[in-house]
Amino acid sequence: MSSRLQVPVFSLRDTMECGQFFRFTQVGRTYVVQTGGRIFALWQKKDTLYYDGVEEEFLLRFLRLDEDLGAILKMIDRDPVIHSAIETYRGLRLIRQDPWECLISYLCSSAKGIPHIRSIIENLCKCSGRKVRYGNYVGYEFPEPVCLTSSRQWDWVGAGFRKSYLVKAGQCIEREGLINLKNLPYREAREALTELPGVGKKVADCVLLYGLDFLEAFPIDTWIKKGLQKAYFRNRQVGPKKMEEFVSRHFGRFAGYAQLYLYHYWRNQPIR
DNA sequence: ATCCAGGGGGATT
DNA sequence: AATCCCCATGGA
Repeated sequence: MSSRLQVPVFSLRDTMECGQFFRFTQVGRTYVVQTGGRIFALWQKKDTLYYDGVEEEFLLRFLRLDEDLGAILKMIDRDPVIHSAIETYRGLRLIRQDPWECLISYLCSSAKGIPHIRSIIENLCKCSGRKVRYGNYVGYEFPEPVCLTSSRQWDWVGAGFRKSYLVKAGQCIEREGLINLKNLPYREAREALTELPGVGKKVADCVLLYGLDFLEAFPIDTWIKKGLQKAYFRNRQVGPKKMEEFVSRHFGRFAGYAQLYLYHYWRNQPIR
């Protein structure tokens, strides 16, 4: 029934639960994962990843198992703080998300906790009206852009003031245009994304890092900001510009991985 | 640069 | 049950 894969530097648990990705449900030791119109199951024992309902080819890309994480971690391991985060969570990987799904997810994320983000996204998926099943578990496909523009009842979605962002994104964006941002330099792709209402630097960087393969993107939210201040700036106030310059210079072209590790690390052992 | 509305769930009391 | 807290964005 299920297939298996050897995964040397990989932690399914940390990869799922670090807050980068929202569409999964934990059922015992199994994660039922949804993305786009897919629904499949993953579980891990030691260095073996078991999967069901998905092709290996997709999974390798989705979980970035085609990437030499060990080599990347060596490159970002620049100081005792990041070193400790890497030691604690080695195997945490970026998930390569669908760009459109990623944009909508992070538009929903502004000033929200993870449970509510998940609930908004699930409600949006119900708008697509297309059911998917894995065993007893029933979900819905992620809606296409045009699906969000039509006049519908938005109240029950619970998106609040993000509603207008979502409608606008549905009107402006086609998958093609979003994917083409990959061909631009990081700065330009970021400029283009922040043209959209509701997309500031933080949300743009999330879309660039999680959806568009810009591994130098380093999303700075309040957790990261507090942590960076404490760890690298002796608790001094420091402007967003200086902070961006620092992480870019300090961590280099794989800064996004550093952000992933630091975020997970600081969220799980609060900054004093 | 700085301040703050705005929205709804979670934590706290 | 009531109140406080949280927070990315955007506009003043």
